[in-house]
Amino acid sequence: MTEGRPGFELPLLLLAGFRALIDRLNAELARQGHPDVRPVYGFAMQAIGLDGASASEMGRRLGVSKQAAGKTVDRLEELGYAERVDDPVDGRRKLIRLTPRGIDALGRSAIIFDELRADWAATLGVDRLADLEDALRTAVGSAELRVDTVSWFGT
Amino acid sequence: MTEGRPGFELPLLLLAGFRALIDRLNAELARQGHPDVRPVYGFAMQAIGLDGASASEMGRRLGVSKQAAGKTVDRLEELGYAERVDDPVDGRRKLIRLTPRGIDALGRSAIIFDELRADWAATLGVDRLADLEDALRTAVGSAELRVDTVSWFGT
DNA sequence: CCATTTCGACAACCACGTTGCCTATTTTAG
DNA sequence: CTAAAATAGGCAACGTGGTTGTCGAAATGG
Repeated sequence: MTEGRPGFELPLLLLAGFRALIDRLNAELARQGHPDVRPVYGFAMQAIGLDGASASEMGRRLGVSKQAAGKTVDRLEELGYAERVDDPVDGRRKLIRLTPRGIDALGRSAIIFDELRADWAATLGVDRLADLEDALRTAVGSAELRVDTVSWFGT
Repeated sequence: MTEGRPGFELPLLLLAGFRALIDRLNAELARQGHPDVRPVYGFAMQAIGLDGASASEMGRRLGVSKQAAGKTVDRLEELGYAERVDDPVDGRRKLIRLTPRGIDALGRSAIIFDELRADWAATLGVDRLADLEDALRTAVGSAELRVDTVSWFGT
């Protein structure tokens, strides 16, 4: 404990890094024709995936209730990013699928994330960034990369 | 772009690190007699500080409207962490001050954050953690350490 | 065949943010 | 010194994203 650095900066730096990336992602997505995609929707689309998913399944993946997932799907549907289809096998289920527009947004997100990471690599150096990632992986340990952040933060 | 690592992991790692720290902070605070402190309240108390602040000032510091800050103060008041006092100098203002309980929570938070950072240092090595912090500082650049994360995320 | 589980939807509610508007007060200009 | 502008804080209405509880319909397992 002979260190001079205060502990409270560490979480703020992590949060600032996260925010910086997501802000730039959304700015770039907006520029590329997706002005309505909010961070939450990005995570939700990720949870749907290219294979589609049911609302209950989405809820489990996002760590929220199926009702909350259903509401998010409502929004995605309004925005034209997802659609509900009756499941031919299971009469209770509605399969949620990404529309071509949703798939486009998801694909662009992946590319933009790669570009942002490349920016960081250019700024920090490839090795240093890789070590940063490794260090984080070590520090967070087995903690899953959960995504139910909104509710977690507020509640 | 010859790197194999996908870009989307970087934000998730940063978020997971942040979550891990805040979750442990709140668990420890709960154990030490502050079960009601939510992440949001911790940031809000930080914004009040030991010298107190007005609601408008809080809003500016947190990056939210003065009304939103006022609502948060309502909660902190209910929980006994803050109080409103008439400003003797400016009849419009109400000075928001931390109660002894609020100061206690804030002090414990600082200690816990230091302990958590020490844990990371023990896991990663002191130099590696310091480099992680430096790298993040470099990468986020002048981006302020804003704290209006709930609204930012959702909106 | 019936009991249990699961799915999706609806309703009521809560937390936290927003804008717009209002009054009281302070500050600033003329 | 006074009139105008800026600021503080509170109120109302609303949006969004959660939560539980309930329900009917459809699957599933004895």
